Amino acid sequence: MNAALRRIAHLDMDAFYASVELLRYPELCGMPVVIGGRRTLEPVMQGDGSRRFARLRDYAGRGVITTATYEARRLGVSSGMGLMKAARLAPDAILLPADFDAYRHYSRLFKASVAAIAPRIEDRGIDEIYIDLSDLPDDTLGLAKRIKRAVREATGLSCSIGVSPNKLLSKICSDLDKPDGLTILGRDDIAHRIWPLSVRKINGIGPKAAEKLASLGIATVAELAQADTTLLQQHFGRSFAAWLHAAAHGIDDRPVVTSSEPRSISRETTFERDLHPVHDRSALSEIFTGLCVRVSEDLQRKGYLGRTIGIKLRYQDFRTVTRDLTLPEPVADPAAIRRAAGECLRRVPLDQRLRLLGVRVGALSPCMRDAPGTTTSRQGELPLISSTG
DNA sequence: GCAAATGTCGCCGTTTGA
DNA sequence: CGGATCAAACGGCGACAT
Repeated sequence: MNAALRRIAHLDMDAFYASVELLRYPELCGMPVVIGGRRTLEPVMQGDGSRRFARLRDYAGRGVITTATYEARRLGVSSGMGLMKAARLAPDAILLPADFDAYRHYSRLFKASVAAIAPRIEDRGIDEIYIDLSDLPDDTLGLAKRIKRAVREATGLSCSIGVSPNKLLSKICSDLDKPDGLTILGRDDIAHRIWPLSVRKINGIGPKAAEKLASLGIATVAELAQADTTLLQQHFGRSFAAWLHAAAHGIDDRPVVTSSEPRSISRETTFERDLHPVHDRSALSEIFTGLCVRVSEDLQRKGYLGRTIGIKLRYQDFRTVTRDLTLPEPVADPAAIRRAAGECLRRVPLDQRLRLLGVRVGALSPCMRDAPGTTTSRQGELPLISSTG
């Protein structure tokens, strides 16, 4: 329709998990706080009515930082960093466990508040969305300000918004003025505002591609925009090279996708210590079955069957392997998943200690479920080929 | 002795069926 | 009958994202 003059917003909640925690523990405002760790201790109430919080220095384990407040980031820690490493940089920073139920709650609140103003929303995870403003009558700046106010009123949280003619540019510019930012970018601003940035700011250029570009003397978007297309093609292939070139020129025609179905559902876990396939066989087996049960529960809760069962292993040396198996019929029950996952497991070398195990179900099809509470089950009606021998 | 959990997508080699 | 070929499915893997 209006493909030529779209107005696309990208909204990103500021330090989302940490900010939600600060609503609960306002006394932490202004302090370096990080979220992460599986067995991080909840704060405990003390005799004088104040709370005692865990510090990064108290942490032992293999967790990573999920979110850090801006105060913590100033001390050099950032999301994805191992907590043990972060503890060396900021031992006094407060450490809180993640509370996904709370984050999901606030996620729903902020998305609903945006939807009341602009309903064409693409979900991009728990803390960000794209919004297609094209068909709304209002002026862009007024709209963006209204959305920011609505989010704050609904949640008490701040967000950053970028608005531009497409998703690529909006994603970049929502980040330009964080936190509590608002950046509106037109085609004429690309050279001035986008080209000086690192190619890493382009969503889709990760560490590998950036490294390869660097080796070609390309570090900024401007350099990428100017790069010889033949050279790019030689190193990245036709399709990726064309995309790189378009991206550097701010060209992106992807629509805002307002609904989608999941492609796979998975569960994985990193062990507290690396487990030996033989010595820790029973522990591994229990974990493995537990993952299958949890994936099965997820499938049934969400109303899906899956036909492709897969496993993921991470070895002591951090190498990762996957195996999968496609069944003749989609399944959701834990036994069928466990059986197929077990078959996958036999195809993988087990000569080294393991650090992680995961189970995934893909090739999903929706399944009509009975109302919760009924016990009707079709599982087991058809005898499955059993190769447990 | 650093490196979570969950999910999507694209590419490539192989298999399979026509 | 053998070969060429083509598409679709599958399986593995890597890159990237939040």
